[in-house]
Amino acid sequence: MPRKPNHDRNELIARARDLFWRQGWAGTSLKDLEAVLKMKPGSFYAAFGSKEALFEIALDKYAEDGAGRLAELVEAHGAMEALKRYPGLAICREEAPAKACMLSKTLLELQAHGHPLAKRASAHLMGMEEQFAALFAQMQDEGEISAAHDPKSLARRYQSDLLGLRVSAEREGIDAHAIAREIAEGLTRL
Amino acid sequence: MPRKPNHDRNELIARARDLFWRQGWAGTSLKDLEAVLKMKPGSFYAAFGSKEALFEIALDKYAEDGAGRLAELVEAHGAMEALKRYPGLAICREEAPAKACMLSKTLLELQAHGHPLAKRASAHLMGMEEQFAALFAQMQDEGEISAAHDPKSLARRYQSDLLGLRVSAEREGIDAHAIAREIAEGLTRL
DNA sequence: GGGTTTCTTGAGCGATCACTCAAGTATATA
DNA sequence: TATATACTTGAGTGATCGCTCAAGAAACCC
Repeated sequence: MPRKPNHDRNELIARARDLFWRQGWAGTSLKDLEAVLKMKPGSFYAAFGSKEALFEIALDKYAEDGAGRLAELVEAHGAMEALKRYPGLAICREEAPAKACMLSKTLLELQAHGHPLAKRASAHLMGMEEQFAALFAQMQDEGEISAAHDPKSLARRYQSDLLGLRVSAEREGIDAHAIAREIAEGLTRL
Repeated sequence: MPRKPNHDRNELIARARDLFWRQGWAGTSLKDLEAVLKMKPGSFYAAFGSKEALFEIALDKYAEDGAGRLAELVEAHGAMEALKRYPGLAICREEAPAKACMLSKTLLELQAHGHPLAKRASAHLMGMEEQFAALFAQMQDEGEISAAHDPKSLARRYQSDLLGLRVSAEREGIDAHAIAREIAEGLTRL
């Protein structure tokens, strides 16, 4: 009885995420979305409900994919090497629509108005930090780094450095890879 | 012959800067500005020309004040102590409308659309970095820190750490002062 | 093929956006 | 006091915002 949708929903979400990531919340109009998704308003609202609902889905996908990439790195190279490589990878993916982190961009743009999406971005940042903390704790358990510092403190600092790196990478005339190398190098001193 | 303006222009610019700083470019409507500046549209446009023109003035004031505060710190405590104190001060001023840096917020929000204000924010960031670099160079000349690293590299990293700190300070549940202390401590290892 | 169901279309909704301008008001000089 | 010169006012501009919905098109069942 039913008629199939013309588009692949996952692909649509990925394209929307890239647009939101690059242009931010207010910087992305429904006209922009209609153009990128090749959907008319009616289809858009039937599929996603609202601009805000789609942004939320896109934000979740962004966070999920980021966590997935880190997990893959850990799987392939172990915790220390993964944490060393992650900063460089975060700013070098040329298919990425922006260097800066979508979570921090969303937080900075919408936090002042108390927008729910800012809270969600904040929660995802906390999730990433817990993932980092778990890795630092694991490395301490295995004696790979000193147990002098609290894993949560290490994660907090690593996350902060990462956010700074990714803001810097957005600037022109800045050798962000040099910063990424320094962050990685800093891990060896633990 | 002429009639004096009702308001102090510098005070108006400061209030506009705080509002733009907190809410960003798109997040600040003319209605918001009219309320905060207590001006009707006609007066606003007679005084400033446009929303964009006022934002530019506010951004310049922000950068100028930031550079001034750093210079005062250097005057009072010397280069090293100033760089150590600056991160903590950047996130503790309770009268500030936001923890994050207005330059980076503007850059992240407007860069994707190639907006002139993003370029201006980027230029101001570069100005700050040069100020940092001059201080690092001065400390090397005076033998206060090792000459092993390029002052420009040190400034780039310091700036990146500062931007990360100030994004982190915007989050809830993060002890940003702990990060600030770690950044300051890192300077002693140079 | 007929009937049912879902998806797609696009004109158009009210609200808000940044902004304008003619008229009114207050302050200066003459 | 009369006049000139700002400055202030606020209704109203066209454009764009996110979004709706009635109508048409396409894919499934029998």
